[in-house]
Amino acid sequence: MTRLKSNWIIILSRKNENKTSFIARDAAPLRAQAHLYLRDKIIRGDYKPGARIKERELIETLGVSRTVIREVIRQLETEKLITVEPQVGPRVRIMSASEAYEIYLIRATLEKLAVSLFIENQSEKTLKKLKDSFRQLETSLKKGSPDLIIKQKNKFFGIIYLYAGNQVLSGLIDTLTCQSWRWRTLGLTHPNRDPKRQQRSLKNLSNLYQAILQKDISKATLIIDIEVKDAQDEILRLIKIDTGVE
Amino acid sequence: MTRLKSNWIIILSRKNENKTSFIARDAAPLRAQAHLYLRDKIIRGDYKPGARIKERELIETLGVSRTVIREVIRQLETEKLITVEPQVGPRVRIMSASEAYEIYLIRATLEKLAVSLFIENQSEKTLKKLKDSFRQLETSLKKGSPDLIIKQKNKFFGIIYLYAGNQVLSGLIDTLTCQSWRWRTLGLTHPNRDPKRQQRSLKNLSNLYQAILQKDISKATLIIDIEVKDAQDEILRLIKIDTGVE
DNA sequence: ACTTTAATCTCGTCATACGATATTATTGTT
DNA sequence: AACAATAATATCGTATGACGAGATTAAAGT
Repeated sequence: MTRLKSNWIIILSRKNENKTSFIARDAAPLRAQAHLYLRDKIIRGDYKPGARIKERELIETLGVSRTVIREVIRQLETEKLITVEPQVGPRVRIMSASEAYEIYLIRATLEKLAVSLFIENQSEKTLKKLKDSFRQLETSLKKGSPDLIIKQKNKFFGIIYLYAGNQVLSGLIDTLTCQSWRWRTLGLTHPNRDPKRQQRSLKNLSNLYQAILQKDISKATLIIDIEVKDAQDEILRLIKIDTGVE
Repeated sequence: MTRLKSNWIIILSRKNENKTSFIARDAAPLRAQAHLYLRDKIIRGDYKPGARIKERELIETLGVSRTVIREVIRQLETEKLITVEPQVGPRVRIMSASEAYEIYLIRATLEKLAVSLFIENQSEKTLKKLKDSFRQLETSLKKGSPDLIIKQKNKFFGIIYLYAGNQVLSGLIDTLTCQSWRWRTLGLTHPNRDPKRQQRSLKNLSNLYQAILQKDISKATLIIDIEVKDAQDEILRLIKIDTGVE
């Protein structure tokens, strides 16, 4: 476990807090910050799946009390990012291939719903936002880092979800995305990655974008199906190569 | 806040635990039991939406420590069953009509997915289970209590979800169902309930059942759309009558 | 009747403690 | 030396007490 960067210590530690600190307002409870921090670490893969996360370590690293840590752990457990076996403690949840598969299927369904809603509700304003985002994404896909690509992709879809006008749906997709995050990055960064995959992904996105412009719902949903199927296939392929990944 | 019934006190209190008690093993941590208890109370509507839930009360009622209570609260918050405003405390989450509407839309989508999967994976064994459940449900609809009807309905769909072979999907639908539970019971027990609604519901279910037998996916999904639309409409209608419900 | 002030409540966080189980180290035996 | 038995330690689950900060309610004063 690595030490927190200094700014985090400042943010997280209330005891030694300097009143003249830049981060003055403490609107967010400590646990919210700790939660964000840990969640991020897990999603990013800084903690490997299956790795144990001990209360003690967290207490020391974050400089907060056990109360806070335990509440955060409970939260992450409910979010299915970690599992906790009694008397042993939390560990980063291992997602089986089949589970990842299931999640992708559901996400495809929900994303289709979101796109449908977006098309139905679309206005000039929303279209402009989408257009801008798509342009950024296009640039990133050509020369950006994998991390950036993911970010842009999410932003693009984020706009769709936002203007689909269904908050619950957005939240749900977000949750599922977090859970399958590691697989997604695996798909994008793995050395054995199919080089043509990125091409197809760009093509799919472009087509989806076109379909939205044309308000062609059935076409749009079809494209999503194709894209997700592609992602699923690649994940399975990568899993077979990496026998150690589970 | 009403006091716990005696059996709950026995289950929850570890301090005064009699070793010769019938409930000997403590596989489930206290917090799991407390969580179940509270969750149930909220879903059943024993705590009204918007009602405050104070730590202190829970501690006294359940006879557990603040640690446990706080962790449970964090869990319920993550499950979106309660909200917590800082320095004020938890209260039962109020679900707006629009949110209920959103949830129903999503549930419809996911249920369609589940039914499709069920039809694709169906075997004689699964069909038999479904058949049995359907018969029970039919009986309940004719003369059972609203509570029983809901239970049977859930069981029927539960079988579909189970044998759809997608655990994540089951869990998701379950979560959403819990969240909209109060609306659903409102729809079934409200004095202004449309008397024909139950008839249509039975009809829809029967049709859905038939469609599954015929392996007619498109027909099945269409029926689900109809049923959910119906439920949504009724909720809206009830909301308009009960202006006080939010 | 209304504003201001004081008292009280409730939560957020920390610290400490102790039993139970799991894990690891130690010791003893073959 | 390998293995089994035992002891030491780590880690979690739970309980308890404490204190500040903000919210709520009661009291007081105008």
